[in-house]
Amino acid sequence: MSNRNKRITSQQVATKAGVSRTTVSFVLNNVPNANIPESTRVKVLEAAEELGYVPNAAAKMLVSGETRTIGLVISHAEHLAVDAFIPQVLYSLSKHSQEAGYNLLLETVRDVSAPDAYMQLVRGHQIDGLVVVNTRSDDSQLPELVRKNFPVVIIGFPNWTAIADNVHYVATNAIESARLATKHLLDLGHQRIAHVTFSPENYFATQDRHQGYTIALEQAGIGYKKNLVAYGNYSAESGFVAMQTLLARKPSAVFVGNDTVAIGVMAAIQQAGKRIPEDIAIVGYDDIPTAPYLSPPLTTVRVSALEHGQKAIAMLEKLMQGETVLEKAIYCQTPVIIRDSCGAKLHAKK
Amino acid sequence: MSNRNKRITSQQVATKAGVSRTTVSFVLNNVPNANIPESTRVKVLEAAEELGYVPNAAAKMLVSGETRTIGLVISHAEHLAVDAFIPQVLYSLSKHSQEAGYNLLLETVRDVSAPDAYMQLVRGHQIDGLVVVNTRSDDSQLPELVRKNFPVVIIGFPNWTAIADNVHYVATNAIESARLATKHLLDLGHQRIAHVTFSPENYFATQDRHQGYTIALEQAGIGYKKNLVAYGNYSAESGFVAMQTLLARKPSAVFVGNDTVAIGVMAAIQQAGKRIPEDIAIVGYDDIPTAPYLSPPLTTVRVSALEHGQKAIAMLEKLMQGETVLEKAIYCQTPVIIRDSCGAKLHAKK
DNA sequence: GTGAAAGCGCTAACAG
DNA sequence: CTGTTAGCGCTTTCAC
Repeated sequence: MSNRNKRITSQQVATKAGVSRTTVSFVLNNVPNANIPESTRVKVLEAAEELGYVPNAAAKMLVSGETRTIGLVISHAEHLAVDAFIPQVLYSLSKHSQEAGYNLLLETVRDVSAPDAYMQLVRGHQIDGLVVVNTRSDDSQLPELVRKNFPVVIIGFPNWTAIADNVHYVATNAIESARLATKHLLDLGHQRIAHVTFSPENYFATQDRHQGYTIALEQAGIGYKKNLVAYGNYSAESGFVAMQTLLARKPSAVFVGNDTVAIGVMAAIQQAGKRIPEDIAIVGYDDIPTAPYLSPPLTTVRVSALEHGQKAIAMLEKLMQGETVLEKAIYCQTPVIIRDSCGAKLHAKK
Repeated sequence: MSNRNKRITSQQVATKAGVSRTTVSFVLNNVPNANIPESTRVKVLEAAEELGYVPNAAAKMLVSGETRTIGLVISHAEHLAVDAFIPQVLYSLSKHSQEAGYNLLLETVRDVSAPDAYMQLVRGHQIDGLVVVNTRSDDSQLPELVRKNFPVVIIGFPNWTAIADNVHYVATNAIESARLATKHLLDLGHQRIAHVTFSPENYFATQDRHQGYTIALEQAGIGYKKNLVAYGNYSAESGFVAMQTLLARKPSAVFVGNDTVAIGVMAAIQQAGKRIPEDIAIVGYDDIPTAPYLSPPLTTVRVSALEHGQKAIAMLEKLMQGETVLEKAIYCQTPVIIRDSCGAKLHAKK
């Protein structure tokens, strides 16, 4: 491992610059009250530059107790591969953590496998903070971490209500936005509105969107029909399958829990020879980048993945610096973006 | 930072177990010839368990010189947010590095920003190896790293031919697969075949696919027409824009450089009132998970992102262990998956 | 079989 | 203002 040979240490820089390691450390770290004469400063800087010196990260971590890295936990990571929303969050997280001077360590958790794998990272002092996407209801470690004041920010709504007042998170009001999306369909005159979730029943986010759908129905005085609800599982494929079942129940519209699943739903409808939105109207959720280019362009609830990531990092940064963040919950706006799949435009023409 | 308080060190485990730190280290690391009596072993293990001991990663790194983490460099990271292929690679990489016992450190590089940001990671001994996705032609650091025998595996074809015989990579034969995709259209009787690339002209992968397209045309005795080629930029939106221009040139088919861009291309065609594949046939590239659920289902070149990731990690692992890997290039298969957008099924019926 | 001691590269009191 | 020194927590010879 040639990585090993040419270790350039601060000692070498010191020797080359004709000073001690302390001075090198002071100069390179811009220690406030060191008061190093400009001439020495320059000498050190030049020596470091010429040698291509980069401080050994491990040594720095060991002594400082800081790792300057953020752990990113993605549960149900298999969804990363099929869904278009999570990658956007990931991008945003990466961008902003980098800008804040932190590295991002990716920890993916698959289905049943040890949900506490990330605990190793924090126990081993390998990360300074944690961002969690897709909280799992069965994860007992996370609440514990929060209780111990380890810096954690959750993306999405953490429904362990027991400790909800202690955890920091960036989320959307999913119930309300799902209600609005459903109401949009209701306002268009639909009575038989189906719902395809984006993930299994035991996911929090699924429950919230489902609840919003239910409330909208209630408020419109329409009874909830269990057989108009089917469960997806992040992929377009799951939406396709779910919709095939639903087709027999003859809905006139369907509210889909996310856009990727909606792609499958639309395919099922179209392959059954029905038109969107004339025969069946669709509203999705997320507003993934391809949503405007589907046929027809998808009406959907916009959730800004980029905003989620940015806000999460900003919050986590404060937490890692030991600040007390009073505003523990940040909610992002979720406007309904009207395109063609809901039929609102046709409706308007009439 | 409560992370700090309850540091449990090997010393504490040693004390609790009534042995020395050396013994603890031996037991916990399963040192071969330590010959520790079972009774002591158990005592140590129990003490460690009870205390919830996890070795300090930094200290371990410092002394061992190993970080057990892999750096993942994604250039043009903004594409992560819009394209469906890279996330799949990412998922696979994460999965397999985890299985191999490595952490994944994500380093995204945006457009013009310092392309050598990842060099800090290797110079600072923060990673043991590197996986690079989306190699940039203007990246001079990478060849240097390879020359110095730092473990690097590239996903995609690295066209710095100068050092091509020294670098390890997992790729596909893009020229050949693009040729085959185009030929498929040619075999269906198309004469005016357009091409929309998935990224700007100066990207290697773009050039390869473009070249495959050109060769297929040549072999069919059809002249290359520059105005039948337009450039996309990863997103569906860019495909939409590109195709709008191309529409005026009246192609009867188009080969698109990737599926996400193809979504935009299809939208442009359909919004212009033309049918796919009857009026214009489409072949994509990548076979993203939603490809079968587009309308119409997309005929495309299948590139297994999962395979790429898995092979890359396997290769890198050997490299990091100091093994000499003779098979420096691994090529993955890229079959053309026939669905509806190319019109082959219609054709067959005639 | 187990412990003492050295040292990985760095930072930060504390002297000088 | 700069150098000496003492660890951070761990692994690993080398003695006992």
